[in-house]
Amino acid sequence: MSPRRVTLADVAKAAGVSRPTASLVLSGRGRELRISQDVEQRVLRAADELQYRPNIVSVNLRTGTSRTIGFVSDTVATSRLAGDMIKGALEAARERGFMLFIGETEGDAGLERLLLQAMHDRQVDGLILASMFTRTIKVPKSITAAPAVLLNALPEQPTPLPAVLPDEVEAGRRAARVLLDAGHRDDIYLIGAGPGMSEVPPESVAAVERLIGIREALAEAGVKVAGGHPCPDWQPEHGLAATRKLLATARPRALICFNDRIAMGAYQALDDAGLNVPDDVSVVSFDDHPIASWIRPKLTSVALPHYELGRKAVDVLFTEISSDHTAPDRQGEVHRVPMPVRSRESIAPPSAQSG
Amino acid sequence: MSPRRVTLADVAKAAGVSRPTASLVLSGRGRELRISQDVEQRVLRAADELQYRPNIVSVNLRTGTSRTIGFVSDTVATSRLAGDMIKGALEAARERGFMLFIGETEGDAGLERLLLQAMHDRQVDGLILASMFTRTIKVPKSITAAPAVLLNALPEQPTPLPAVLPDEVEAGRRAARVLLDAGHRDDIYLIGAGPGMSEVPPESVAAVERLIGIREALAEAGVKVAGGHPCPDWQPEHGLAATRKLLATARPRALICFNDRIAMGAYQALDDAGLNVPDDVSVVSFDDHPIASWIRPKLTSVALPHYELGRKAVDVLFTEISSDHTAPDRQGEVHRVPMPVRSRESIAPPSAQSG
DNA sequence: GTCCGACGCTAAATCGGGTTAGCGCCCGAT
DNA sequence: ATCGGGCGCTAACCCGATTTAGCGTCGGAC
Repeated sequence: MSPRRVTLADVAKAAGVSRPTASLVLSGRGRELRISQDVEQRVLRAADELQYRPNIVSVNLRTGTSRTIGFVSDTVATSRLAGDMIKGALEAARERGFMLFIGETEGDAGLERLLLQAMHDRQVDGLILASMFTRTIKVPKSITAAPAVLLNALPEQPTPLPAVLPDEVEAGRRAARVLLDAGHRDDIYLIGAGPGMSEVPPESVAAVERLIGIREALAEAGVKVAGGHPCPDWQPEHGLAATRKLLATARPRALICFNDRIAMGAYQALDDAGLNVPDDVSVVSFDDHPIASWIRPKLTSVALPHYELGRKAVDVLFTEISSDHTAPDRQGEVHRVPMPVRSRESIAPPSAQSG
Repeated sequence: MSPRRVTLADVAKAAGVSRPTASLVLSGRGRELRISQDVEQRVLRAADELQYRPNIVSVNLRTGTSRTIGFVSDTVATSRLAGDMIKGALEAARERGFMLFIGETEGDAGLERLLLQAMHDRQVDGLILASMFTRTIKVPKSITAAPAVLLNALPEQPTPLPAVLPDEVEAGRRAARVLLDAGHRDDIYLIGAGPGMSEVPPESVAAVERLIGIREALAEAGVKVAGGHPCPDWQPEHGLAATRKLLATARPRALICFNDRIAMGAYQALDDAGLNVPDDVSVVSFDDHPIASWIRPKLTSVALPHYELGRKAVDVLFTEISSDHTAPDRQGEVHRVPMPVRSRESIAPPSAQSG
């Protein structure tokens, strides 16, 4: 370890003044309290020469504020998908001089309790409760000890906690409009969920909301969904199987895949069937996972704005922190972050052939 | 905010004793200092009823130890690849009751300095300096203020800091042996680097080391590399281009791709050429990125053990923290974490056809 | 009856910084 | 000469927990 930290007392001694005087000068309140120029200079010089840095822990103890926020997730840090969420939160926090504690619960409620406790013990000024994929969560009641925000999650029970979520319904509309704008009207199939509102994977908020948006935008244009093939899980193999099943009985001209992994499987099935993307079949998808730009042709996808979600969560958290906590009637506001369309090469006008 | 934290003073008052007495009981030193059973019970009961939790900040101030370690990376949290690294570190830290501060530098030295300072100001007990991909880094000198470990990085200048790295040379050997074990002896090509030691992407430690291992294992078996096609960057498109170029002039029976993204491009080129994996061409790769098990046939890959790297870094850091810092002659030890082979479907014995 | 010693607990100081109240001093006014 | 009033700085206390030194009390022994 280094010799020892330079403390305020060291600076004061070097400047030949008392500790509080040094404190006043360094906190910028010297002017206001009429500290003499001479003393001010001496203190500033001493602080500079000794490379004085205030011990934040001490300030923390006195003020009860740690300039730290806790980021607790089920398994966010792990998933590439959501790593950007942390990054956005990190940067937004840093801009305000805050640090981030990270914790993962693995979905274990006991672990979650321990983590939240550990963070409270460390006097975090606020908490972000994040989920890897959008879902409803049971909000632990110990969370009320500090301002908190739900990220990518909705509370099971009504709570006063604000939530930050991707705007999945609008994303659904946008995906549909990508096809409509390209001129598609017929033979549009869904892979991953639908066509009915009940045909969605369990617990998937995203599936429901995307489906709502898709149906809404298509209905608006007077277009009917030709069919839907739900998948039990949204992995490439399921996309492959579902698309194969579809191709056995129908000849789609456009696919809306519920995420990029499914789209990847769909690509394989289309390729196996000798169908070309986008000339024979247009494909649009969701998430904008890195693979979307790795597969050929590059996949048009409605992106999950992870980075912005992270930033937004911190922004909302700071308004919570600085806001008056005496407004208990306020119900948890839901902030929706837009999901942008990343247009690539998988969309083309419908082919002229019979349909 | 909640009413107020329960402090030791509250517990003491409730138990009708002084603060120090309560402290002694709760720290378990009551017996040793002959606190009466009666008082001990009263204190314990009061603490339990009031749900007392010691304020770690206070302990931190007094002891100078924060039970916190800092994890500073260039851009690790972002990359799915390395998110597991954080997870491993997180779990290893949690097992010891430590929390993790996360910071990203984006490769900005100024930002790095600020972050390290912010962490020191918060009295972190140790630091992990991580890099997203293995490379040499300039170690900031302010790092000496606390025990530190390099993760996935090597110091440019010799330092006493230990480093934790994947065992890339052995990984190279293992990749080669996968092919050798399957019976391959001829027409083994490298995609991404090689065949010469100078044909590697700039700054890529992994490329050099993997190449060393590959050449070593092949040489041991008396097998010669048929050829190598370096890529400027290890993205799918480059793998595609390099493999196309190779196929224009040669007929490979096995490919060693320097990472999975390159392998993905190679798959596309092979597919375009009407070659089947693994019947016509076996493919082995590195990293074990999730796509390795998404593409068809599933790709055999030598995995980057991110989770273990993170754990190992914390383990090493704790030995640093607890070790005597009076051994200055010790040179930074390099810990290598083994990279396991994930055998999948992309390997087959060489076809019987002419070669 | 007095003194010593153990027993059981607490007063006080510590960590590093921030805040409030107030102490001397010098000056001008009366 | 005395009083009043700024001016410039510092004494003292606070945050919450821990540690060291030491205080009162009771019992037994001489």
